[in-house]
Amino acid sequence: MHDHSAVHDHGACCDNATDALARAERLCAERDLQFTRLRRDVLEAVATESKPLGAYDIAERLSGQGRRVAAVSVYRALDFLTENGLVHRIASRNAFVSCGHQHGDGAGLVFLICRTCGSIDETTSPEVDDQLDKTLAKAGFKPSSRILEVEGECGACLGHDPNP
Amino acid sequence: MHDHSAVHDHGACCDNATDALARAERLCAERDLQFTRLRRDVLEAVATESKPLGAYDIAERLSGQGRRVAAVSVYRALDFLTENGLVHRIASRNAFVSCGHQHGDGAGLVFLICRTCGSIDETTSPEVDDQLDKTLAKAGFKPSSRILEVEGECGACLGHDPNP
DNA sequence: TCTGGTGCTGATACACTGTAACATCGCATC
DNA sequence: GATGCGATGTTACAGTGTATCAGCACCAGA
Repeated sequence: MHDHSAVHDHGACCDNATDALARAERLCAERDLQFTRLRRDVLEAVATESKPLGAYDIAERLSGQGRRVAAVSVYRALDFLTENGLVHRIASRNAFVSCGHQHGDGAGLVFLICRTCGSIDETTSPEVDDQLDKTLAKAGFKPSSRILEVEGECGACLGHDPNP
Repeated sequence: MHDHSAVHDHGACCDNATDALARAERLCAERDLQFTRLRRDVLEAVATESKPLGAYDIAERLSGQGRRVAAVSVYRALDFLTENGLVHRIASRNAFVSCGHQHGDGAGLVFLICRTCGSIDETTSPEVDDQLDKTLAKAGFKPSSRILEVEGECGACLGHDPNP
């Protein structure tokens, strides 16, 4: 689980996971939703990893010692978690990451995917959103959702890279 | 791309296809690449359809009357076409559309995916790119490629819609 | 002409991703 | 207890994408 290899400092992973779980628990209580064991475990698996995980990766991690979690169950849990903004799907990777922010309902996210270390960071940019809205309005297009994923090299890897 | 005014006039799609084929032929001649029958047929299939096509859809269309085109061949042709900017992959749909622009090497595209009619339009927005570059610079991230796909309702469908 | 190399295609197999359909279980409510 | 509902388990299957090897056309060079 924790192969914290030099590059990416993830002492934060554990905090990340506990934060995410706490936030999920609170949110489910507010909305009167069930935060079941499976959903908890799936969220924990995703949150303890800075890289995006595939549904089958998650199923494999949760299986073992008498427990068998089928991929289809993982998909259902992921559907629940994404619908409630606790997990995001990375379309370009067919994989999932836990949400690191408490942003208002998943709008306007930008995902930064590092080619070198595979980690994913998540930011928002109101300026990009504004410009995008203008562009869409000019095209007569009414948006309902969007994905914006950037691949490249993250700051940490650039720092280690001899030839940036 | 052409202006899909009013309903969705598909007289224009044929022109779209012939345009795309002509452009491909020219580009391959310039770069000294082979524009083979399979590549031509795959591009034609994608270009005559305003909706995104899956690789298996394309394989099915090209097969028949003694010819059998396996999906793996289609994938190879699609790889070639996307590398040369003649076709774009829509990550959120696992599907492909032909490129409607002669933009400089596929940078900065925005895909507008209509939920109602399924068509895909393609635009560019230097303003969005500028803001995105600033955001990435602030985050210390060096981008090498990006995808930006917006789902919603296109102008044509909004025009028909009683409640826009 | 032969020979070897290169690039494209055909074909099979396989891994990965995602969904449909049905059975079961736990739990709350009546 | 009976009923209904949501979550999970299970199996099967469809869709997406890659690996690998073999054959074929074509060109360059001996």
